[in-house]
Amino acid sequence: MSQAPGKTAGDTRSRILDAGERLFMEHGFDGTSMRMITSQAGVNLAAVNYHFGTKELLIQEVFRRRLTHLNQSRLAALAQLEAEAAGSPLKPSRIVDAFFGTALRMAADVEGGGHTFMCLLGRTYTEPNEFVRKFLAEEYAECVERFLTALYRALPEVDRNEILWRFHFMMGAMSYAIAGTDALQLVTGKFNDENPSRLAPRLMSFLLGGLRAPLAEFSPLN
Amino acid sequence: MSQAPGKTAGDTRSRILDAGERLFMEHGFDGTSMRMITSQAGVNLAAVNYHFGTKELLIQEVFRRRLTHLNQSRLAALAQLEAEAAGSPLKPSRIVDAFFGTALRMAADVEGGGHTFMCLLGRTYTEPNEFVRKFLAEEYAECVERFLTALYRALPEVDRNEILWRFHFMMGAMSYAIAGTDALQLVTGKFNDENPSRLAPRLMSFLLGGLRAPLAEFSPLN
DNA sequence: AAACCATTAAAACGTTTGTTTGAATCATAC
DNA sequence: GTATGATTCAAACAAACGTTTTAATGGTTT
Repeated sequence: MSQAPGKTAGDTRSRILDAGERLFMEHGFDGTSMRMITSQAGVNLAAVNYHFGTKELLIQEVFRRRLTHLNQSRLAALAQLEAEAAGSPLKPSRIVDAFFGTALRMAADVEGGGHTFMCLLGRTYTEPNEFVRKFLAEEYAECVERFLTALYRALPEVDRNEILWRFHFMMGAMSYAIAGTDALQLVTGKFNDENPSRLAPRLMSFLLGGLRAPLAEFSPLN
Repeated sequence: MSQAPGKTAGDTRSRILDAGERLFMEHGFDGTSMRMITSQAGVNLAAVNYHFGTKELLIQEVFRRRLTHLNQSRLAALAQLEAEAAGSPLKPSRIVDAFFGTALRMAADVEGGGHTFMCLLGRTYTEPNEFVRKFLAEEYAECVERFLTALYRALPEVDRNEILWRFHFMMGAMSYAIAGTDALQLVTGKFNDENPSRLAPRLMSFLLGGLRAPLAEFSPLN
């Protein structure tokens, strides 16, 4: 519908990947059928199996196509931080920005498909399908370990379990902020009152506030 | 498997609801079939349609069974806060506890099924299925509005959009903390080094830190 | 022109899906 | 005991699922 009906500039493979990315984001893995994908991509039904083998291998390729690049960008940002610091300890806020800010900048790219992909990724963190989760964990392993190590060094006085938990909380807040169509979004009218580009600074200040919160307080003042 | 094979104490309806709750949590809505539910519940295949009509009405009842009670508890906690305050402004931390703490206490009830349900609920916030989302939004509408109003009053100097966003972020962090099987959980070995009951204080301090974070900072110190 | 390989096309494969049917079974009321 | 209404049961339904098959097409190389 978006391309010329006959021959297309982009080849069949990338058209399938684009259609799959969008449909998996909208309807989930089990909720998206092969026929939905091929009809949206404007290709024959058998094309998915021909080019990717199975439905599982297709979604695997949908993720790998962008996730590899995202995590490389994150690691590059962290490496640059470490190079600039030249041995002196890193600011936690810089580490957080290297990880979450990089993802948010990808999510800000609407036309290039980065936004769609980040929505898909955020939803997939709670995706029940076990095969998808295992694949994601492998793809993330190195990057997460490097960032955790950096945070441990930047905050030597904080218990490592606490850092781990707060990283977990930050992942949730970000995924949700991008992908979540939750009660709030539906009840209050989908945040249409503001420029969506303001999400990044809002979220970053929230994340840093949570990261720096005093430990183990429960019934505090304020 | 858990009950006597023949006649059961709990009636068919509740056995189906319990099985559905667990399976929807584990495999999602589209990933759970009627046959999975009925065989796990130990009832005939036609029992679901007989007692609930359709699969969609079943999951609707799975949610309503517990969600109504959860939101009533939240509203009751808020009402008690307002009664105790007797006109004076409420502490934001108390409001946050009335909303998120109540949910966390439900999630701590493992044997009664509260934990399973909270996992299901957290995952459903990013559930693509549109029908499920619409139902959840209606079920949540009143409770969310009441709590937002309370937060607006408690923080009159803060921009309301900012409060709305931070409520959104807090929802994400909590849902994720309970339901998320993300990269972290899989990479680092599922947080098995600590008593899971410590989740609540950890999360509450993180949420309050984020809520109180200075506004619109982006490249701050620390 | 002929041969070759990669790609596309239409059709069918066997399963599984949610749902419905009609008879069998049960408890209770008459 | 017999009738009644609710529930359970085995069986079947059409539709949709992921995948495979076989032939047709297109471009490139001999």
